[in-house]
Amino acid sequence: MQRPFEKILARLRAVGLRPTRQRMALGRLLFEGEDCHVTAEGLHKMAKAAEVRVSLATVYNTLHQFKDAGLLREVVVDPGRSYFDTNLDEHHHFFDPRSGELIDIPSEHVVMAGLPAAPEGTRVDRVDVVVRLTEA
Amino acid sequence: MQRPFEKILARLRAVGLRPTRQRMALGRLLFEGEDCHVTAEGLHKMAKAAEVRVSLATVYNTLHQFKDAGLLREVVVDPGRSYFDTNLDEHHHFFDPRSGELIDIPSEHVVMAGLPAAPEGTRVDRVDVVVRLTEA
DNA sequence: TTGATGGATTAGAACTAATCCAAAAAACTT
DNA sequence: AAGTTTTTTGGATTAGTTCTAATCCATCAA
Repeated sequence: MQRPFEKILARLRAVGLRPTRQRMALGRLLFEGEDCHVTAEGLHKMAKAAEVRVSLATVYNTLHQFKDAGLLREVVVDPGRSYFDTNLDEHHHFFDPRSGELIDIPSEHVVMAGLPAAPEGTRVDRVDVVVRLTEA
Repeated sequence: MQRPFEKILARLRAVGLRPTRQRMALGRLLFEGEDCHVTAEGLHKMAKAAEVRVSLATVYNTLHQFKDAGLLREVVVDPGRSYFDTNLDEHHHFFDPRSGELIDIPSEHVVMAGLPAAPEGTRVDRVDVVVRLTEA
């Protein structure tokens, strides 16, 4: 790609977020390359490794802004840390608590049926399936 | 029941936990009556309301010991708080983030199929399904 | 019983992930 | 470039949880 910033730039513009240096850099780390799962701490380390100077507070702000803008999904698997997922397709996860690693399960072939209706006054926001792994 | 302590006592003995005053009291709050979902903070308040003097540290210890002993299940729905569930049957949950309330979904009629095999070197510990609710 | 022993409880300190804050910097507008 | 608004930042703060070290108590042996 001749102008590697273009894609991220367009993405930020599309959701109405100013393309600041930090958001561009974090956006590139998140969205260039394969789908990925990150924690705030993890992304902060990635940024550091990539020689991008960003404060942890900004990493948190950015992750939440991206999530609110629909660029990321938050995945709850661990009481005590939040994971963010760049894969926006409907899908589920393997979670290995030993490594803290998340692995996507495409929902293509997964079938779920028989869930009861949502209680009065509520509707289903989404269904999260987490397959917890353990040793061997 | 003539001796309301007997049941809890037997339960603690069965898993090799000493029947201390605190464990007995918390056990009664958890296991007498309907299935329930509690947070550490919540159980601590329940204990206070029931005139049982227990420190928060002991509530945490006890919840984890009960979990490790298989008397409770931990449910991860909220980054930042742990819920414990007295219902040990295979089942799933509705979660309403507004109220923080968990509702059991008996897994009887829920069918799930098509999950891929666990990655090399791991096996499935369990499958958690959380149906996240939102406003009407 | 009584005393010894090792697990259990406690208050408070420490820790971790996350959020808040006020000041400084950067991005837009004109 | 000047002025306005948004963003970033480091440090302080918070919430939930775990740790620590002193004390307490359930159990067991005598």
